[in-house]
Amino acid sequence: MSVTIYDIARKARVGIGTVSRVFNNHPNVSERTRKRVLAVSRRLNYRPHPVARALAGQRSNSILAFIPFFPTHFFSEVLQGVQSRLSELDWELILYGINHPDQLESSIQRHSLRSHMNGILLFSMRMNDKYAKHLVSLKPPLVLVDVYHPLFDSITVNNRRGGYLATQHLIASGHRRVGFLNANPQSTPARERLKGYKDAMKEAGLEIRSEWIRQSSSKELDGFTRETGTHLMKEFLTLGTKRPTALFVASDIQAIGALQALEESGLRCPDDMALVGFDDIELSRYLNISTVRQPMFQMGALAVDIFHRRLMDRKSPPTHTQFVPELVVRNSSNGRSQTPLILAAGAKP
Amino acid sequence: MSVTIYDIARKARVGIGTVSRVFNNHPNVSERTRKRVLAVSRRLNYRPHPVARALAGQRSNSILAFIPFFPTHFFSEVLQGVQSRLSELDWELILYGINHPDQLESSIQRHSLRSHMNGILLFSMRMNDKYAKHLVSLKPPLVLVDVYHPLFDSITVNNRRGGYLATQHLIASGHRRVGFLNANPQSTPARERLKGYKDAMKEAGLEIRSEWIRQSSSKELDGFTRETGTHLMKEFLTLGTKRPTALFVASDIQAIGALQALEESGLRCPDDMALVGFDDIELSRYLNISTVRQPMFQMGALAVDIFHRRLMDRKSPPTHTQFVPELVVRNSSNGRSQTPLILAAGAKP
DNA sequence: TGAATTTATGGAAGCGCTTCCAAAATTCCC
DNA sequence: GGGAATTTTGGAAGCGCTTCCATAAATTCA
Repeated sequence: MSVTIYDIARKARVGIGTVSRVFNNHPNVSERTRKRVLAVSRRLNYRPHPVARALAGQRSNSILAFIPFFPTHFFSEVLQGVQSRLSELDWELILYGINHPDQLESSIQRHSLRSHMNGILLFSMRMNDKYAKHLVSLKPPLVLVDVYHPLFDSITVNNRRGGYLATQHLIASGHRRVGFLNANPQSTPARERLKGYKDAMKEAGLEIRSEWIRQSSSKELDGFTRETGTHLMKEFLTLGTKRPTALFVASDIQAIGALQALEESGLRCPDDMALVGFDDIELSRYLNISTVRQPMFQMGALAVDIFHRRLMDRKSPPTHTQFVPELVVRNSSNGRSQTPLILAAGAKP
Repeated sequence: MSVTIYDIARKARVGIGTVSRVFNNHPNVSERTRKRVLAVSRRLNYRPHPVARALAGQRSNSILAFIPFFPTHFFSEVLQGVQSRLSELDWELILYGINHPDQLESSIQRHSLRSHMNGILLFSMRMNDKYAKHLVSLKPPLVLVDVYHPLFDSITVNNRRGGYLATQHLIASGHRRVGFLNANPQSTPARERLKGYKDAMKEAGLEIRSEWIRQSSSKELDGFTRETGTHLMKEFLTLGTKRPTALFVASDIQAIGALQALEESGLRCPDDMALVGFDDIELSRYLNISTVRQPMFQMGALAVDIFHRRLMDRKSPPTHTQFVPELVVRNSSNGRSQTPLILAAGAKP
């Protein structure tokens, strides 16, 4: 039916071992035979069968990605980065969407032990320590993106730096009473962003008041949701005139929720309350929310590279790469704009 | 190392053929042996090796999805539907992002002929006829989502109906001068939506004026872009007071572009110009744009089912399933709202 | 009850490759 | 030039399964 290694071997008058060596870039093949084999292969349009390769070689050319299946811009952009590097390496991406964090373990269990995949990419999902230890003993190369765990290679943005940048920008814009609307501090990024906030406040010699820091205790997405934004903003508003005049918000999606709370109270952004979010999701562009941008594409691409490196060298200790985030100033933190930034009433999907 | 079919056969005191039959739900296995084999398998935590299965069985449990890699909400939601059905079937999704339509053919070429996949899911990308014929001769089951081609199974939304619903809604809201801001009529959905627009106009006995229909000739994404929305809206505005008072816009993203054009001209929506978009992307919720919603999740899930059916029966003629879209009324078409719907100036990323 | 069916079972062959070992060809060195 | 060292080559074995054929066990029927 389809052309196999035997066909090539026969036509090229070599053994199958030689053909195999050619396609695996094995050094010990003379230039003459290599040329001949490649010529015949091209003529017959031969490509080694990846499934057979995987079975015989105890490895495959595929890599499993587990991502939380919330349709956010963040993931599609990161995945673009992953894809782009992957296709250069001629690898395949097998995608698993995880709808609930609890599914993660069973899903990894079910899939990674089967299909001889090269390894795993894990996005944005925390692992409990016990499972992490179990997993590390299983030894598949595993790269974490947007989460940190000491046992594995990981890539994150420098959240502390991002928090610092956002807060510092608000201070530089003239605000003295700058607060922080956080997600659930259980999440490492949330904690790091808080640190960045404090760094900037201290540096500017401003008082850090506990009532200006509001954190979520929501389990859902670690509190990185619109609802927590609305909720916590309302808490801020109960402070009346003693409330902050500017807020660093731990994520854009929360900033949107916060905007809605403002809107409902008849307050305006940035006049009554300036905001800076985090992530730079697509919505922020359209709603003109100032934010801290993560280099998502690059993070995805780097994940593949680190993965690749790890494949070669299983021994060396885990690495942790941090990208430097970038401040994007838009209207929500910039009083100079005359145009009010608002959401139409009824925008409560 | 890992437990194989031989281990199970030995422990269960049966032949490997029997174990294989059990795992393939072959009918000719007695209930007693089946139970015994399953018990042993569970005890040893055995699962058939998918790669070996694929090699021996000339088929696999994976399905290739080619999607355009524009980070839109549409795809992540459709993919969720795909995933959810796929995991029930215990299949794998191999994802290929296509950045440019021209890559499609080579990408399918490269990947589908290799890896014995079950077949292909293709999203939103038109194929030229020549390639379609070539592909159909290759016989992998192929399901199209959001595109139509007579040679393959396909799933789309009823675009004509959607266009009708949107236009009818505007008419029912009291508008007489209703226009249509289209994408590139090369695209089938664009043409169908136009038909729906005309249906509704005719039904209402309203005049269909050619200057109230503006179409894009952009190749990029078939004109379903923000830019064409802005551009065509400006054309409408040159009509001065003879312009339509309401517009059905072929997609939400174009509606956003159109809004920006309105904003720049100091006009307001819906007071000066009512709009209804198409798609119900996430942004529309936040910007309060009335729209026609496609049941994305369901389309994804159904794609897998149709695929599955096709796997059983390669012979029967291609099917074309249409989902009925749903009108979502928000502020952009609804004058009753007091709150202006606007984008802050400078929202031109 | 015994032959004729039908159903259940064992295991060899084969899927297309990698890898290893032994053998052949080439190169090197005195 | 000839033996040792090195490079190149062929192909058997094996990866873990499915499938098929032959055979064994169970069932049916007269």
